[in-house]
Order: sequence, then C-alpha cells, then structure tokens
Amino acid sequence: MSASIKEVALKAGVSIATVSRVLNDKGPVAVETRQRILTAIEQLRYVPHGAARSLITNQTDTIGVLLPDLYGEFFSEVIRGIDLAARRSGLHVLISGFHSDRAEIEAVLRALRGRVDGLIVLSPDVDAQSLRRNLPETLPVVLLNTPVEGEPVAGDGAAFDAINLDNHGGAFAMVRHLAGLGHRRIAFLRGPEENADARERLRGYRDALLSLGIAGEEALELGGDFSEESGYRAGQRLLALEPRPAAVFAANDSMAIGCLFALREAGVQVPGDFALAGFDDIPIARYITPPLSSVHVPIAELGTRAMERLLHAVDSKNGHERRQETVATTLVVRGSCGGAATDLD
Amino acid sequence: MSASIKEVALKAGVSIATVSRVLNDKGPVAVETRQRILTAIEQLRYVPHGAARSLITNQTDTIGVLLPDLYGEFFSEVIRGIDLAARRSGLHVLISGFHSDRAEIEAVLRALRGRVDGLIVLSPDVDAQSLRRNLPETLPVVLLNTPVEGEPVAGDGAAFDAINLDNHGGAFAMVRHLAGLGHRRIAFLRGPEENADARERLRGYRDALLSLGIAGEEALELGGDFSEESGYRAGQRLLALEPRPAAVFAANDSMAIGCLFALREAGVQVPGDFALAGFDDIPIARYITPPLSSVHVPIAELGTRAMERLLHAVDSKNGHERRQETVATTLVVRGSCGGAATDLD
DNA sequence: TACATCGGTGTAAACGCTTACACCGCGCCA
DNA sequence: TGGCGCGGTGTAAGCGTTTACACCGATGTA
Repeated sequence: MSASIKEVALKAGVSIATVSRVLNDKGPVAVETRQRILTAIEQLRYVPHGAARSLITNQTDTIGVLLPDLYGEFFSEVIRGIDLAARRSGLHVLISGFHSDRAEIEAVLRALRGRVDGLIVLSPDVDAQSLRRNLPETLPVVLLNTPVEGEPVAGDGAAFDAINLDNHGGAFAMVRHLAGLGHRRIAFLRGPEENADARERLRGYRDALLSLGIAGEEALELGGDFSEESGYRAGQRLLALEPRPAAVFAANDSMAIGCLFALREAGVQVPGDFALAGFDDIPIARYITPPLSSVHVPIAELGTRAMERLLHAVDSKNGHERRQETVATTLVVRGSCGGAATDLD
Repeated sequence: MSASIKEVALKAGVSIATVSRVLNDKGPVAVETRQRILTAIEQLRYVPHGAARSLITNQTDTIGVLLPDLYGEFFSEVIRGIDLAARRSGLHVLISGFHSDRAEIEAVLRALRGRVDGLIVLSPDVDAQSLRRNLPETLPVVLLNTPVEGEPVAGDGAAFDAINLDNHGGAFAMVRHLAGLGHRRIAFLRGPEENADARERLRGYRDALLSLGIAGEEALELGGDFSEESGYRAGQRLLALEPRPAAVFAANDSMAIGCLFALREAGVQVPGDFALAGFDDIPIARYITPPLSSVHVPIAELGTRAMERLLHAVDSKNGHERRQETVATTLVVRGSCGGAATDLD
C-alpha cells in the first residue's frame, strides 16, 4: 500500500498532527516546517486516505446518484450535468442503477451509508416513503424529475428538495404555437397514465386549448405509452378520425416519430397535410425528414441544478429550506409543423 | 447520525465482535444469539459504515471509472455495461469525467486513493505513463478502448489490462461486403490521424482491398475528423473525383451522414448512384433515409468486459495476468449500401 | 481423571486520519 | 520580574469497523 501520514511525519521529522495541519491548512505551521513536510509528501507521493478521512470527518466528498435505468440520452445527459457541477466543487459522483424491484433499491440505499454526503434520486416510480425509511433522516436528498406524491404542504417544508421539468409550460407553448399557425383542431398523443411527465404535458395541452377558447374534444386525445410503436398506432387512428384534424402534438418525440411513419405510409404529407410536433427534442429529432418540431428539454441543466441544490443542502446543513424548482423548456420549431422558425431556436 | 455497531451490541447484549461476526457470517455464533442481534439490527435500522469498513479491510467495494467526456451515446452505453457487471458483484461505481488537462486528470487520479479497488480508464489520449505515476502500483487498472503505446512486449506482461474494439475486423468486413456488391473502387473517409480507432479502421480498409487484390488508390482516401461537417466536405470532394467511385465507407457514422447530405444535395441517389456505409451503428443510423449500413459496436459489452476483467484482477490480486482483449464488431447491412440484408442483423 | 478439542464469546489492537488539549518558549506589558 | 498571550508543536483520543487472541465451559477421548 501507499504511504500513510505517519511515514510523512517521520520523514519530515514532525508529528502527524503537524502534517495533518498543513494538509488541511488549519492551525499555524512555521513556513520552514511546512516546506519540509511538503517535500516529504512529494517524495513519498503521499495522498491522504479517503476512507480514513471520511471516518472522522463524517463526510465523504461524494454524492450518490440513483437512477432507474442507465439507458439512453436522457440518462447520460443528466449525469453529465451532475458531474459538471460536482467537479466544480471537487466532489465525486457515485452512480447506481437499479431495476424497479423494491427490494433492490432498498439494498442499494442502505449500502450507501457512510459513502455519500447526499443523494440525487431520479425515478418516476420510487415512492418517497421507501426512500425515507431506508435513509438516515439527516441525509440530504434531492428528487430529480420525480413526482412528489401528496400535496405540497404550505408552511411546513416538503420532505425533499425536488427539481422538475416545466412539462406543463412546454406543452402549453407548443399548443399555442400550433394554434398560431392557424390550427384549431389539434390532436394530442398522450403518454402513459402513471407517468408524471405525461400527465403534466396533457394538462398543458388542455390548458392551452382552454386559454385559446378552443373547446377540447375527447376524441382528439389519443392514448399512447411513449413508445414509437404506440405512436404508429395512434397515427393510424388519427387518420380515421372524422373530421380529420390537421395537427398532432405528441407527448414525446418517439411517439411523434412513430406517428410520422404511419402518416407517411398513408401518403399523407408532413407538414403539408399534417402539422406534427413532439416533446423532448431528442437528438434524432433534427435528423428525421422532415425535422421534428419539439419542446427542448435542457437535460444536463436538470442535473446541474439538482447538484447545486444538493450542494446547498449539504453545506448549510441546518438552515436549508427544502423546495421545488422547475426547469424551463423551450420551443424548437423545425419543419414538421410547418411554422416559421422562431428566434427560440 | 445513524446507529453504530456498538449500539447494536448493547441492545443485543453482546460484544461488538459478535455483532461483526453475524454481519460478515464469519466464525461461529449461536443461532439464538444471532437472532437476537438480527432483530436489534432491524430495530435500529443499522447499516454498517462503509468508510470504517474500508479503513480496516482496505477495500472499498467500489470501482472507479475515468472518462474524458461524458457525452453522448457511447459514454452512456459503456457506463450501462459497467454498472450491470458491477451490480452483479455488489460493487459501486464511482465515475469521474475529466477534461484532457493533464493536471486535472492527475488530481482526479490521486483523489481516488482509498476510494476505489480498481479503475477503468477510458481515454484515447491519456498516456499510460502519467497513469502509473499517479497511482499505487498495486491498483488494478483496465484500459478501455484506449491505445496502449509501445509494442506489447512478449513474455513480460503488459503494464495494463486492456479491452479494445475490433476496429480492424469491422472495417475489413464492411469493405469486403461492399466489394461483394460489385464495387471495385471504394472510397474511404478517414478519421483523425491521432485517433487510434480511426487508424485501425483505415488499416482494415487497406487490408481488405489488399486481400481482394484491389489496388489501393491514394485519391480514394479522403481526410476527415469524425465530424458530420468533415463528412459533408468529403462528400463534395468525392463528387469531383475523376473517375467517380460508386461506394464510400466512412470511418464513422457521423461522417457518413454528413456525406449523405452532400450527395443528396448534389442530386446523387443513395444507394442508387452511390453505396454508403458508416461505422459505429449509432442509434440515428437506422432512422435516416436511407437507413445507414454500418458496423455495429457492442458498446455496453465493452463496459461489461472491462468490468469483468477488472473484477478478476481485483479478486486474484496476485496471480492475475494482464492481457489485451478484443471485442468483436458486427456488420449491419441496411439500405444505404444497396446490399441485401445479411443474417447478421 | 486429565487433557485436548471445539463452539461460542469477549478484549483489545489496528486501520489512517482529525482535533481538543497540553505544552513550550518567546516577547510584551504592567 | 511575573504573568499573559501567542505561534508552533506534540500527545492522545476517537471515528466504526475487523480480527487475532484469549477465555470459558462442555464434550469427547485416552
């Protein structure tokens, strides 16, 4: 194993306390002594032992990230944002995927004790109850794009910090954009009922219609589950609708793409006969033909914000007030909806 | 803070040694005593403190992953593969991005002491020298898709384990496939000179031509830097070539896509007038029109293999022989090269 | 009966660090 | 001159574990 503080002390002819003092820049040390220690450290290539340090200081300089699935763009972007913020603060990032298996997540959660100073949890499913029960109450946690069950109790702080996406606002804006293009009958491809993002987007769609004085039609809300496949099927149903709408807004890009295939198959022109828009602005969106209009989600920023929030909680242990933040989305107008590009892109 | 082993011992009316024994299933403990301890643990919601454990056992149950850039599909897939393997073995994953800044990577490297049992390093740039100098010699390291400088010395083990992609084989196979379609003049879009993947792919291209008895033409090897942009420019140069080749193989998909744009712009039909193929099989590949033929890279497997190799090194501390492994690539034939789909897809 | 064996348990050292506290010598002020 | 304050340093306790070792009683064996 590598050198310990004791060997450094020996080599520099001082006590370990003094070495520790120069290591942490704490307490007075004679310049000359400090120099001697510094060179000893250099020569021995000494690096303090993280675990030992953690043991006594009770902090690990590490934050944990819990993710349900380490798959795809969303995940990697979030991590990137988190890592960015972490590095700025000299922290390490411990990531851990889990399958939705309740037992597994509990196991992971407990395994984290003494390993992390805080936790970012990203999960549409994990219920906060199970979180709290398996974690020291003092562990700062921020929920990322995870629905908080129960009403936010005014006055009393929430159980967790939370960073969420402005799904509602994004959907709202897109629908209004579509309407601005002259469409009155705008269909909507819904996501899975149990998905919070999907619910919010639906709400945004409805509210936008409301705000426009357009009566919602139940028939125009087609079911879907975020999969390309379900978008394809919805596309077919769309074409059978009577009278046929001339605009569709899908709750995510995958469904929009599936829908596009269905329309194209039927010989319907996009955006000529049909305006199409999605949500998420996945990378593929700009590559398909026609390029897909979408609502851009700043995923990395989601991660960064979560990290910053967590940092605040960790630093100001006591006086940290829990709250929920929302990250804005932006409209990205491309060819698929037939509208002119706005200055948003 | 949460309960310690001492409190558990107290509650169960035994010594901490006994508690530790049931915790680790080591040494004999009376069934009845064990039960008493187990319930005490349950009630106190006790979880052993990772750092304390690490301190004495000198192992952290954590492996570190060093990445140059946490961006895009490649990264996220690698991580997924790593996490998968890690979870199977009950290990944690500490990830750390770094910018190529030499000082920074050294800082990160040292910060890792006492935090990880092993390291996976993914970097086209990091030179192994700097690695070894900043790490305890005993720390197992596996290089992932990272060129090892210097010849592998026969007999004497290499300095590191390494997992690499079969770039050569993939390129070789693709060129032969193109040739099998009847093409004799196959152009190649090269990647950046300093990139090892790019070099190997070029080598595969040349060797394939050689094996086919086709004379290589220098003019058919166009420069590029892996960017879509450079592919676009290469596409334009391609069209000016006299006589014009009818097939291009790009060293990566991004360039292939850029090239496709250039061709399309010039009114050239793909695959009608021009067969096109890429390398990497990025997700977008199947979505563009026409779907891009490519060489599929099993990225997640790269991660898994690296992890397994590392695990082996960690477990068999002494008797671990370092070696380099290669992960196979597979041909994915889609529409862009005009060939029939093979059973490989 | 005496002694080795073995299951079951406790004691205490050690891991590498931080930090409260004590200590020493010095200069300064009253 | 005696005391105080202070820069500079060492001593040792303690963080939460694991584990070598010692101990004790019961059982088996000669």
